[in-house]
Amino acid sequence: MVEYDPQKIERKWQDKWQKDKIFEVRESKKEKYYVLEMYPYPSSALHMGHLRNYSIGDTFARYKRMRGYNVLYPMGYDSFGLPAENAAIDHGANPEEWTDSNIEAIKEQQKRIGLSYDWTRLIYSHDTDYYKWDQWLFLKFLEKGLAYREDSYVNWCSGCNTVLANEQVQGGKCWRCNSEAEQRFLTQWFLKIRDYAEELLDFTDLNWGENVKTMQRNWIGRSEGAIIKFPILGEDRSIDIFTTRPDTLYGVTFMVFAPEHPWVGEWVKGTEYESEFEKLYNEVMKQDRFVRTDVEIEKKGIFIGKYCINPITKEEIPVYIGNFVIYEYGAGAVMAVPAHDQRDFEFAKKYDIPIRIVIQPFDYEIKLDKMVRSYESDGLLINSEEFNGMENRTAINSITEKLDKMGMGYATINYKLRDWLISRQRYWGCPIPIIYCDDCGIVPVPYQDLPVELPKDVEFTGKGNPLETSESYINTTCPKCNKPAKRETDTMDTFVDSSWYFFKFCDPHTEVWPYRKDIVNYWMNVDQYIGGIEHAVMHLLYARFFTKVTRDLGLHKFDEPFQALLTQGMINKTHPYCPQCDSFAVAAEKNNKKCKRCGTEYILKSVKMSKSLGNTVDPIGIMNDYGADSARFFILFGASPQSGLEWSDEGVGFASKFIRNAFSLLSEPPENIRKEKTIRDTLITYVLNKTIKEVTESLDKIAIRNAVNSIIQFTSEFTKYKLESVNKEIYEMCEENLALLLHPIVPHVTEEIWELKDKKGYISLASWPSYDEKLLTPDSDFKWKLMNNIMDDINSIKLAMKKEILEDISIIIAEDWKYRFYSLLMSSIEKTKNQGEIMKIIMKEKELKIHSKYIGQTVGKILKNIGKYTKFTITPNEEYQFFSDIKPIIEKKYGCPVNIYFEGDSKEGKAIQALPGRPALIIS
RNA sequence: GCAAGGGUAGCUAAGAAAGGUAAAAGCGAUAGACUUAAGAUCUAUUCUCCACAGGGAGUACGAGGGUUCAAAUCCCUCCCCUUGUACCA
Repeated sequence: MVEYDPQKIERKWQDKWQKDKIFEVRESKKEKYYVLEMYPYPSSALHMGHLRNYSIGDTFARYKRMRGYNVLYPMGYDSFGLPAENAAIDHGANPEEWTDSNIEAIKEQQKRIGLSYDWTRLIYSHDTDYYKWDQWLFLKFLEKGLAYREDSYVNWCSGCNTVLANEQVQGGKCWRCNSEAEQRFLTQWFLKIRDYAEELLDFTDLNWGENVKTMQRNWIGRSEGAIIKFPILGEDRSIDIFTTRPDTLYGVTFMVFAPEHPWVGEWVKGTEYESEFEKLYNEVMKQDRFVRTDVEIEKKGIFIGKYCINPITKEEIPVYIGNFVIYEYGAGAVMAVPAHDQRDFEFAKKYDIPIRIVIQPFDYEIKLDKMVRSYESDGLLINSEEFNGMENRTAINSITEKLDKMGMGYATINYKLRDWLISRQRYWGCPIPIIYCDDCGIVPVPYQDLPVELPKDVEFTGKGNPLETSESYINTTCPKCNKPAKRETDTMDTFVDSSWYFFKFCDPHTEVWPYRKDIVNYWMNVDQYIGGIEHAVMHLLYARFFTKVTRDLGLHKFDEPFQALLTQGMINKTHPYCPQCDSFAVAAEKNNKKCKRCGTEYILKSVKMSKSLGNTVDPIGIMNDYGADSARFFILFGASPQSGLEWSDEGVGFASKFIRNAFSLLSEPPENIRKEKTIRDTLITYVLNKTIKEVTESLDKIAIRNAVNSIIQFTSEFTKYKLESVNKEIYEMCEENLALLLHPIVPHVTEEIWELKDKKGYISLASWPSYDEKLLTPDSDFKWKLMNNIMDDINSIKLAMKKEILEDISIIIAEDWKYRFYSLLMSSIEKTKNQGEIMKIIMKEKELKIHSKYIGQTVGKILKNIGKYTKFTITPNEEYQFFSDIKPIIEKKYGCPVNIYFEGDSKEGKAIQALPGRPALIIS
């Protein structure tokens, strides 16, 4: 007996794979396949989500490799970002050393999983050879007019004198010093993703889930409407607002600006409205931004003493500010039509602003004094001068055209999507290659001066942007005029790094270009991208945007980066939860029985694994205990890739047990070998072919759990087959194919078996098994089920008899006329489920009429449980032959003689129960 | 709030586009075989109740309605959970 030692085997094969460089790939004539997992942040410890992501990716990559593709399967690290900077602030760590050591740690852990990466292609964002090209791309964006500067709000902590990320604002306060977070304007860099909004809405030919496509469509939020110019009374400028309802223009009775709109501050300064404005402004700035746009929330606003002019009626209309208007969307102001917009209606009622009806429903009339809510549906225009009587849908275009002629508006398309703010006032990111010169203004760093490297002489105090503490960095000379100048201290959003890394993997070590066009054109685009659903919108949208811009720069020929997308679910685990306080126990309290605050007894509730709750399970622990193959098998069988996964330790035990059994099944020789072929060989061959088909089709769809399930079932059948007695040739075929099917899931143990069986080369490089479609006939399927059903029936009777040991089993095959009746019944059921009609059809046959009583009863029985009866049948003689063939199997299993009769030859009363595919049984 | 996804037996989980078997598979549990024992393995059972012949009745796929001969599956309402929400990645 060969011992299964996962640790030894896994180390051995990982070393061999590396030594023989079997996963390193080059461009070739073979068809390529690019499998990619989302660029991971290199946190020091591997977690279950990683294990799952990589196990899915590696299984799929290995499968595609066995299918004969030239598979590109690389790994790299999204290594810029806040955590390194926080480590520097909190424990004085050097961000670069800290990040490098994290990468080393996670790389070692990844290697233990047995992932078939081409490690020579490793890249990481904080490598100057990588971020140099971030900067290069930024300059290209700038040249194309796709990068610009504009003022925008940030969360600001005056205590730390620094910008706060949203996650650093907790309950409206700074997470570090607990000061109140404020909103502050800064001039920052943006990328014009809106220029590509229309193209980003096109998902033609992409093999993505509808859910992700819908989320992106909603995020982009295209809406057709018009820009309407409302001149500001007493000023030269006008506010250009966007509306989808120009048909209601005659009903505009006021304007509402977002309180944070910069003009508002100017207008109220030094007026009687200033103090009231300040009050509302501060209140709104603290209000949760989700709450602000809630339709249920109380509308608050004030008049600010300013007027606009309705461009079409020339009326002066008052300007208000309101909490429900958001600066980021549209112009940061809306035209208010209280009669036809519920939000405006409530606002108008509250502040006693006039309401003017401009649309009347087709079939009834609304009256101003009886209105309790706005009328938002369609109708005919009134109070709208020459447009009176027009249907409002038509009026949308007509009014817009009129505005256009007047030069006061035009039809346009608006997007909810905002341009991408890439400026970060942080150290640990890619520097934006810009120099500010007093004389020359904003000057891009010349291409030959790239990369602009992050300086080392910085201080991490938690106050301000650390880059500003580096004199050597800030002070430079202007590339144009050579006078002293200052560097931009903003760095780029890390989403920039992850927006083009998939190109770099194709050609990681080139120095002249970010990547060479012909090489990228061979490998791209990514055939299968795998990652968490949490990236459905931002990362995936930014990467698509970059792909389109770099295409327009002539860097490659692709419109889309990711041809197919798999979004995996999250991993949850039960954790103590207090229903009273509606909160989970924190890590320190997780062993308590009762809630610390209210004394309520904890119940267990499922929640996603997180460090803060301490309900994480370390995959390294599992790999130490059971081996990487078990860990992979467990995580892949636990749930389908897309669905969430509930953690349970028991599954791990099963995974390990299964692999041990599979190992001995495949490594130990069978005891009973026979020369001749029997029905058993035919049946196991059928099941094997069926399994190969199922596993192949499942893996094509990355339905890995289904594939594993089929393999488990085949393994169980194969084990039984081996215990009975085997034909050598059939046995070896099953053995080899099972190893091949298992390989993508559990690569190490299958390599070991491959070697034990003296097979040539690596199983990792072997070909995927094929199946013979000709063997998968309804006839084989019927016989396979017939065998299993007869066993089930014998078991049921045995149980009802309460008999432990059986003495004799008789199998009685139905008479010929029953086959005629049965096939007639099955074809009639296709047409009708009505028993009377079915009986009429059957009773037309003279031969059957004499059995009318029996047929009546049987039809009733079968109709009750349609699904229980097979449509396919074989002839009585074939059935007789089949049972004669499997007779030894039944005799062996139940330890008693088995006899087979035709119904006509049997004197038993129960023989009448026999039906096609369901023989009568007499057991004693 | 908005957007997307989900809720199936003690547990994990398939089934849902094409409505038709109390609903695959695995775990766990129970009983038996093997074993000195444990473990491993094998066999059977596992929604409830009844039945000493493969059966019958009831209840059931988050809750409540509806469509249909027939609903986990189609439609409506509600509840709960997860993810994202633009400076975490």
